[in-house]
Amino acid sequence: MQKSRPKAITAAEFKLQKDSADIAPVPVLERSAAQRKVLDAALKLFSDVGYFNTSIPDIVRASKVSTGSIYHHFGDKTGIASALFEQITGDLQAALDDIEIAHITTGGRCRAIIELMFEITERSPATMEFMLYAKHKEFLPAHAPICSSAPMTRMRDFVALGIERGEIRVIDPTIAAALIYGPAIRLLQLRLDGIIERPLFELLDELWDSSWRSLRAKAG
Amino acid sequence: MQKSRPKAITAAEFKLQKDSADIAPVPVLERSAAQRKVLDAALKLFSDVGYFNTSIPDIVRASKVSTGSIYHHFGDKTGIASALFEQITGDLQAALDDIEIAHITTGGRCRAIIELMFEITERSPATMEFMLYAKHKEFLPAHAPICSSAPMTRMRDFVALGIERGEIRVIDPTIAAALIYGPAIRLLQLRLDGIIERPLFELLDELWDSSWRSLRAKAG
DNA sequence: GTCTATATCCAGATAGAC
DNA sequence: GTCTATCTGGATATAGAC
Repeated sequence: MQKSRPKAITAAEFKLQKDSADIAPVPVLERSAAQRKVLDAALKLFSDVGYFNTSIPDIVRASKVSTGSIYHHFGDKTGIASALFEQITGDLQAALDDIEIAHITTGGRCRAIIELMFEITERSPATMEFMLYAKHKEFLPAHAPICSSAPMTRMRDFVALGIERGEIRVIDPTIAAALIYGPAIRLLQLRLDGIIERPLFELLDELWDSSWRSLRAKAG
Repeated sequence: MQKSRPKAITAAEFKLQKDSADIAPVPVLERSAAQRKVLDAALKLFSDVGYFNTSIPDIVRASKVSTGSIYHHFGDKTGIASALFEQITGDLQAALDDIEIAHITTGGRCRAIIELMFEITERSPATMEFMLYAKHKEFLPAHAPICSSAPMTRMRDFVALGIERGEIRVIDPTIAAALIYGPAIRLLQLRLDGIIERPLFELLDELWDSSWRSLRAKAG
């Protein structure tokens, strides 16, 4: 079972890369070196074998941080998942802020969001897998479903605004959001599952043309 | 955390309902009463709290079948998940057969498939959840990823055929399939997560018009 | 804050009578 | 085929020195 998918980068690296582009970074979750080691190892393990197939001893081995330290920092095992969740959704929020500023049209924003999702998938599949498959009911009892998380509602809000503004034709906003993001999410799942072998970027233009064609108000 | 979603029917009932419409049913996985009780209980528990949060003693309590009998029939815990997987994908295959016969046009077939997915979601959310979230890596090691399962490839084949036939405009078949099924799957996930409160059927026409509009070759 | 050693519990799985 | 009683390993989590 060889994986021919791109080498994962860690959540920490993904965040770093983002920050380096910022002039005045938003107050960010500060993490000690040990905490980062644990989160990096955990993200990789959760992605490779799943949350429940990952034991604390596994994380101890992979992170080279002791059991005691892990419990000191994260309280319990779900604390690790929570910390990852907050890290990732926080980064995503920041990225959406950037997109909102950099693009004024709804079409531009939605396309940039899809590009962002593709980019995360290619650069850090483990991060995308965590977002897609983080089942609140199973190991994030303190959190709402990922579909109602801040970044997701934000994405829907962009679409709803586009309808108000008349950039998108009159249509149920929920359906519009599904038409915009649904195909992209589907492709990215197929990519993560190894069904698609090409980098997602190669599919972006054709995907976007078709998605947007069915929704834009007139010419756009 | 009140769930206002439709009452679940069991996989067994879903299959039964299907069979009752058949004249000459395909050879089907025969299951004893005890086996059905176990599978019904397990499907519900897996959906409610997740596979890993469900213990064998939980299933014993819910199914009123003893530990010994469960192991006798299913070998081990993954055997229960496997049996569910085969049951559900088998039923789905049969339903796709019916659709292939009942509809000749690609548009008709794809629309019927989406309708089927919506119907399963409404009638047996647990079944749909199992299909969507059954992570082969985590608890179905013997199975390929769900995306490459027979029903899923079949769905993509319908689309590819539509392109060959000239019913769908010339476009990458993978993208075409994502454009057709992606929005529907997205809506159904939102429904399962409680974000959408209306039955999916009410969204079908508007969804389909938009999806198909971006793909049909000319007028359709 | 970090570590090792250890306690406790309960999961998955088996044995063997009926 | 079904059941009860039981084994055993390894998981989460803690204690307490440094």
